[in-house]
Amino acid sequence: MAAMKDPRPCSIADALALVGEKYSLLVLREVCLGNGRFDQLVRNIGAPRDILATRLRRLVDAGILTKRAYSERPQRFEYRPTQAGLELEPVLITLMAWGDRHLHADDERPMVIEHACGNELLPVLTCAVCGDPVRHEDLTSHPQAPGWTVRGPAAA
Amino acid sequence: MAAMKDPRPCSIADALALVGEKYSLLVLREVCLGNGRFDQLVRNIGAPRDILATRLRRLVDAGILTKRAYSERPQRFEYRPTQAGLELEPVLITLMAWGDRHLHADDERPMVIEHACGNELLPVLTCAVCGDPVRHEDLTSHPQAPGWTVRGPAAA
DNA sequence: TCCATCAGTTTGAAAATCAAACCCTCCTTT
DNA sequence: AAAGGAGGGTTTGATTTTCAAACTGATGGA
Repeated sequence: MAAMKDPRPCSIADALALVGEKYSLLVLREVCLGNGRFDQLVRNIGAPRDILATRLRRLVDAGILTKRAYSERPQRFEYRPTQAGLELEPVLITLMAWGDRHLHADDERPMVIEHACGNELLPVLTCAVCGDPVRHEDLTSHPQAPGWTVRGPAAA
Repeated sequence: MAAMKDPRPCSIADALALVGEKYSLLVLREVCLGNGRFDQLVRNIGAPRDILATRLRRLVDAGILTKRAYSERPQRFEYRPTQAGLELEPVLITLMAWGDRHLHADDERPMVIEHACGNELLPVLTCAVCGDPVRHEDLTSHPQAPGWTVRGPAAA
């Protein structure tokens, strides 16, 4: 008998509560590229400075970024991804691949990523156990939260 | 001599312009689970009905969802992912895996996905060419847009 | 001394979000 | 026939966010 409107418990929603606000993932993009200074972020992302400051605080609080001084006198700061932040990079790469595929012609892609194997990175999500690419038809979802089915809240 | 503030051209930003608004990826989660009806979406996502209607229009316009009648008389509709929409599923799965890893204890994960290989899905992003897992240190970014370097706008 | 850089904060106006109520069509029950 | 009820939204008015631009404050250079 909790609330009248509780959404499906879900790690996607939980993750988006931390990084789903406007600009947050672009901040992560920039810090993963090595651009962790405030003015760089403002320029490269195009976000209002106050919003950016709010996002940075939130990402630091969430343990996704750290703030370190790269100079005392004058005090100057730089944001860097934590391990948890770096582990969000696959989300960025997957989004980028999708945007490249669906939003751009092949010869007008804004950025190309090169992989250490020497080729352009073509990312594929795979199952770590069997190694196969993850396809929609091969998945079955099992809600674990009591009172929830794959369709929605159980009973009524 | 365009604008004074143009952000980095980037497929991540382009993709997020379509699916980065609040609730959009949760809509996609539900339609991928097979829950495409308006009231299901409202219940399972917990979004205001008007916002949801706006998001659905936008996602249909973007070619990520389709709206189909599952009943004439009374007219009733259902949203389904297009091919492009389905291709965003890896983004959701990767976000979910991150949330599971960083936001929950192993035994309180809200949902478990089973893969056709018989095991619980543990997704890994890999390079399609060499098959290796994608690690941050193995990547090199090459901006293609004129006037842009990995650090930011070229020159000044 | 005057100007510039960096890392933000402040301000006030414009836009988006929210919960709740409402609407319309059809269907079922009484 | 009347009264619900479900589905798929729209409308309303109050609350939050976002935004661009201006400002701050410390430091360093010309």
